[in-house]
Amino acid sequence: MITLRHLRYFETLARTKHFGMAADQCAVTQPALSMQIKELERELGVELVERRGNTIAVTQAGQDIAARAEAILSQVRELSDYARQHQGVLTGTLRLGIIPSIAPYLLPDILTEVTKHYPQLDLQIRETQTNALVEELVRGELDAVLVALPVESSQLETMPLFEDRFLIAVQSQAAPDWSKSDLRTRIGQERLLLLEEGHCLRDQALQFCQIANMQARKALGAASLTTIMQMVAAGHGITLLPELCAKTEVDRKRVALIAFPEEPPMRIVGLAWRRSSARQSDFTALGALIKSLRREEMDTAKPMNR
Amino acid sequence: MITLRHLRYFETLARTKHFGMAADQCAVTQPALSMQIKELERELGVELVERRGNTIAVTQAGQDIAARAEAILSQVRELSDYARQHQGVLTGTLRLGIIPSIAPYLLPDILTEVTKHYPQLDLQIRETQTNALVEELVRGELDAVLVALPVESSQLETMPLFEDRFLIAVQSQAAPDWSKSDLRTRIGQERLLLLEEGHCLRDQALQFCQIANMQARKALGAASLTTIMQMVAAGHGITLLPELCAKTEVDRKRVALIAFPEEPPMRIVGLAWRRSSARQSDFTALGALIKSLRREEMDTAKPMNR
DNA sequence: TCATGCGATAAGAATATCTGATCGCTCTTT
DNA sequence: AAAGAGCGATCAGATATTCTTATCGCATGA
Repeated sequence: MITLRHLRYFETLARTKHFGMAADQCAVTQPALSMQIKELERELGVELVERRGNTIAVTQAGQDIAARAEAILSQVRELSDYARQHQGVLTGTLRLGIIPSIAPYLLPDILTEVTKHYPQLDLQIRETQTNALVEELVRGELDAVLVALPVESSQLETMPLFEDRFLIAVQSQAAPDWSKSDLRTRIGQERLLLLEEGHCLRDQALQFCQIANMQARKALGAASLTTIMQMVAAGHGITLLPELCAKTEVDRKRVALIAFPEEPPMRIVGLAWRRSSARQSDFTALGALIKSLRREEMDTAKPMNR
Repeated sequence: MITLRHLRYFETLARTKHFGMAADQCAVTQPALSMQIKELERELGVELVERRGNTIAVTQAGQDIAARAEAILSQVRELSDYARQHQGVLTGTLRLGIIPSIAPYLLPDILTEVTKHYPQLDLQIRETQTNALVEELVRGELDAVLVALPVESSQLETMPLFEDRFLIAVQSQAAPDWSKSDLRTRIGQERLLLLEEGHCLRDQALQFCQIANMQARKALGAASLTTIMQMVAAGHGITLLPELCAKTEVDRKRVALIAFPEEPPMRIVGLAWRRSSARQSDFTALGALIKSLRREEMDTAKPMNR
């Protein structure tokens, strides 16, 4: 008789193509996983993986069956999510992924609000780049992600939350030197500091500054906005900084922020989740919560210097 | 952690609405099932059934979850079926339902052929009326059914195998009295013997003899064609007999068969299976086998008396 | 040739699950 | 109103499944 345990183990194995790793991910020892796989093979009467010495290969049948297993597991997750809905909104565990250019600036407030309004919710956070988040989301390892839209996947549904305008951050001494009239040409002439490969913020900035800014492309990317802002403060370059990050990252004495006078470039921050998820109302509630946070923030914000 | 066992037990419980019966169907004792249900409820955090004294009611959430469980279980079955395909055609276990007006006449030959050509196949037979068969088929308790087409269900796929013409069976003494010219009017005047409620053969005959044959409607239905043919032989009435059954059921000395000269009424015998089943090739092979049987039969058949 | 990494195997421990006996409740019968 | 039957819950002990730890054998690559 097939069990979900069989499918869980095998799906992981098909993904990792490695008994040891799969076992780790399933939080069991390798022999335990090996045995379950062997039993599943006996049960189905099909060889699922070819063991050839040091490496393994998932057979054709194995791949098809892994795909089916994945579908089944995801339906089970949905059943589980659906049941949770009956307990009320935003209860139980919710695994939320957030990109690094949002997490530090929004997460503390989110957590505050969540503990205040939804004390029953156990919010588990994963912080990494969009690509990894989306992959994990689709695979069902996350319930929702907070990223810059759009995300490309037919399996996902998204909800825009707020617009986050980009500002130009320059060393304060250099600020008077920036006339607003030709901001865009001016950017092309400066050394543009960016995050390392893989950060969506980097891509957005590059896309905006289509002007092939060779210096920026050559420069090794920084690992965090904090690093970048320190460099800006020291006069080593400029950067495009999302408004969201300004309050935290900007030392007003050393860095000046310049707003675009019209049609400012921006990113749209939004929530994404599996279209098939049964926790729609959780996501709506979470989205509303974040939106309201942002609105408060905007109201209390001091006028930008420019 | 949810298991398939939870879902299997609960799906059965939701269907039977009775712990004891569900336990029986799952081949465990009632406490075992009770415990699993309780655990599933704890796991999901939702009350699935209301225990009110002597009866139980499946809650709304329970019904929704049962539906999801059913879908999951059916996907698991498909995975299993799919795997079996990789072992070759017509191997393993195949649960086949056959209606009573076909089984006795076709099954022996089917079994002979199967053991000859597909010794690996373990064919499990269930014989009952169309309605029950279709229900069990949809529920996944059967893999295929051999019935008179059409069957009404969007979930099923069908394959016509052969036409089975109806003949009129009358006591031999009465035979000369039947002139072929006005067969249909003549039928209306006779006492028409039919199987009991629920047999498709009964409905087909009634439908053909739209002439509201009140005698037939009043008569208690017989439980088997054998009973009916004995009554025909004794001169207690006539019946519509499928050609398929003629060889076995007709005592040529006592019963005469009259064929319709043109556009004979008939039933179409065919195979049906779940559209979602992954054993298409098994069904095609089984269908071909039955077709070939029937063809042989027709070739060796003696000319009908009339 | 030896070291390393990987999966298989075996024995015993830990869990999960089931059975059988029994309880308490409700509804029906008398 | 009392007795009985039917149903699900509960409990203790038996059983079966699954896991861990320790170890092996086989490939691959230094």
